[in-house]
Amino acid sequence: MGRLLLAIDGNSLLFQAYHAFYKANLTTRDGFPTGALKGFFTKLIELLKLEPSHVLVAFDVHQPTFRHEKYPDYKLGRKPADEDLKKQMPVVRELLREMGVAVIECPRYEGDDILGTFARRAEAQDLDTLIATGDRDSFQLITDRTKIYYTKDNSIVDAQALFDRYGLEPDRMRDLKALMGDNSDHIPGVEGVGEKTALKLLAEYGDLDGVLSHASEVKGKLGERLVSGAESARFSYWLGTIATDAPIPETLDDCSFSFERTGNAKQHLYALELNSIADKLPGEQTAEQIETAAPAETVAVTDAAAMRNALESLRSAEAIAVTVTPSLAFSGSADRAYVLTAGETLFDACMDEDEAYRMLRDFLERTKKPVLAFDAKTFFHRCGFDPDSLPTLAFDAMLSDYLLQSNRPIESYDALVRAWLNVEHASPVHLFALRPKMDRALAENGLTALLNEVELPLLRVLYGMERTGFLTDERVLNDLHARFSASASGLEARIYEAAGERFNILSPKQLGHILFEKLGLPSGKKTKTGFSTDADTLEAIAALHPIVGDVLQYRFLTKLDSTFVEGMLKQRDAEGRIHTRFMQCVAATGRISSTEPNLQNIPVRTPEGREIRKAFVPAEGNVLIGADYSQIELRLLAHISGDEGFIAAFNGGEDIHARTAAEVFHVPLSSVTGEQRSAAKAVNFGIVYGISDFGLARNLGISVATASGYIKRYFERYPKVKQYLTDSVQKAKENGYAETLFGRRRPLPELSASNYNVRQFGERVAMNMPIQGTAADVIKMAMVRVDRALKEGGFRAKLVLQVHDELIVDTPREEAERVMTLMRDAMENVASFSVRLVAEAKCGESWYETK
DNA sequence: TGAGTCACG
DNA sequence: ACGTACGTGACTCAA
Repeated sequence: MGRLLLAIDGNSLLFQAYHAFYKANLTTRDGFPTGALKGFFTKLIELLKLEPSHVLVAFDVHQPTFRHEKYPDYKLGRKPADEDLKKQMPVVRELLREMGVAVIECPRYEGDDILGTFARRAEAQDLDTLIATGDRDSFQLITDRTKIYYTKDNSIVDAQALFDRYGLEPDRMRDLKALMGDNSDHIPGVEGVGEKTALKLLAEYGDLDGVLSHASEVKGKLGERLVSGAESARFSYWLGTIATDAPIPETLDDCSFSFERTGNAKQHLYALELNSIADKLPGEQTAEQIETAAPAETVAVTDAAAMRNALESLRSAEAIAVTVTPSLAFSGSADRAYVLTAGETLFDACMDEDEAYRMLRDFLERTKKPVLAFDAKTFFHRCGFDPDSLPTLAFDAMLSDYLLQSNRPIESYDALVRAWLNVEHASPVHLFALRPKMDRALAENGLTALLNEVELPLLRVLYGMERTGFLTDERVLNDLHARFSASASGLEARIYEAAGERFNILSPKQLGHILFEKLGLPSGKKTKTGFSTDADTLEAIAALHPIVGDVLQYRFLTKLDSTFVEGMLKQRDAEGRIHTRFMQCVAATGRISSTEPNLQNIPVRTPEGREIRKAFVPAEGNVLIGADYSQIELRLLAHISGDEGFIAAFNGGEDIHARTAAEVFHVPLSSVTGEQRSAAKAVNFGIVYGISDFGLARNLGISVATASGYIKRYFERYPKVKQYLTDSVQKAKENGYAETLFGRRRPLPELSASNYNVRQFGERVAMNMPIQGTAADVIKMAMVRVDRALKEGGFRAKLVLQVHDELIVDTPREEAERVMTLMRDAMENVASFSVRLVAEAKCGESWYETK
């Protein structure tokens, strides 16, 4: 096979790649967009499999819009490239240069012209050319030595394929376009002539000149158009002609290519988190990769004896690194890792996984060696540690990474090792390299205290809570199930009756059909897929037909039953305890979340839902204590903003929503109505969420103008709150992240987005995150303090749940009073602000009673 | 798997 | 001119 020039239309391919990955919204973890890069280089590497001897990527130079006295709009209609795409453009060029691919740009010439010119030069030097483009204009460049790789449908177009498609020689493609024009390129063509007509004319008269010189013979309207459009057609022909002799200084030799050289871009691609592409490039590992690469030795642990030997050899280790992703691996030094190979072998003696974990646990308990881990909490669970004899946790890569990148949780240990060390095969030994590196990064970003004083101690507390679980009463759950499902069946029958047919009430599609088409009820907003049937929409039309109320009630009851009653019954262990998992590295604001099951969204707002809390009970002889912060987010807003009026309202011990109502509506506190208070409450919430008049109006069901007035008066009364909101956005824009009082950060790439809505969202988050996040910091610290105080005080009380501003403790009845006081004190004094923190504690025989 | 809905703070 | 409250997780339907 002869030598081959691969000539790529950079703009075309990049633009196509950008749109192909637009919806996926790919970015690096710190928010740099990479969708276009991914698409571009994936395709490039695919094309490099053809083993070209020469490669070039042609780009258009950004230039002033071409203007013609008579056709001034040429190119004006093109949309400006998206902000995200623009950011990626210089990176594409850098990466290509690193890969040893010639990047060619030429002022006053388009990418097409470069491709055409090099195709001809290649022919002159006896090379074949493959032009990769999504632009059909390039078809005119086809010869017996030049083919087009058409990226829109991944086909290779040669003269034969072109003829099959259009019945035209490559050279006639310009004639075709001159007649039919091209909207996307703003080539006018002849008005009223489309592809079909143009092809017919060319078939009859050969080429453009032929068509135009016979224009007078063409009958009817078409003939007139050809005559009057002749000048336009000739101009279009000129516009559509690709140069093949552009004065480009680079030579074909400059485009010579060797795949071996592409490895220079490997590092850069990993840094951009485009791992799948980087993996495909050849090349040596970098110095850093070698330094932290997989150990010289990986010892397989296949049976209990080998496990004993492994542990024996760790006796002198200073710390033990462990990973459980997915199977157990551990290491005591950077030169050797032990990996458990468990399970598969049928006849050979093989290591029982649980046994290995038990042996490792006993070893750690005995030797007191500190642990380095990724996701230590899961590791502790696998080992089955007693919460009171957990090993020292020296380092948890997952937690450190969370603090450094809290806008996107790391998906795996592999991904973390790749991101931090550029190493492909994760091993526990990497934890020894990660620790100093991540510790340094934490220190540089002022996050060390948050890690050591909050997250690491909290991990141990959460482990204890997960292990303890929350005891539930099966009878209560069974009873509720019976009641909810009976009521739901009754409603179901009535709904079918009213609808005149049976259908799936829980299907928004079917329900929409029944309500809005069959029964003709007025439909409100629309969703992507059809009618909206959410509670707001249905409540608005409930008075018009009894079926609507029944549907709402049906949904409500089935939700309670399936999610909460049946959901909890499924999760109970043999003793009736529910062990939720607290996710410490998920929420972007710093909150913890709860899964399998989620115990942070057990109903409370409705009487029927609240009944479910009767199923959550203390251990035998114990009571439950619920202690919650009062208005913690608003108090923190008062502190952070420093607004004197707002601070005074709290320090006066007033009902903050009533006080706000009095201020906003200019009435004495004593005469604030219930309605005024709820409006003020909604405004307070709105402030915390990053207010908009529209959002407030929708929430309160009032006009935007009224809502806007509320906000205006609110800001007049609390001017520093307004100042805070402005400042926090400003600061986040400067820093690129929002942060809490304790330095926890959330990167906000949204603030520099080109999309208005995305940017607005970023601004709301910039206002909300410091408040929600500081509250999260505070309660996390409170949990550590409460747990410590309970242990130090010798109490048998145990934390069982956290619900963002509330802590639940299961405690012997005789300790209850003292524990309540202890919790309140610990929570209120965990940190000191210009507004006092207030916590209230209540005890009862079930969670239901602690409110 | 994504969309819609709804439970909590 | 344009669409909007912040943060989560679970269940169901419909492709």
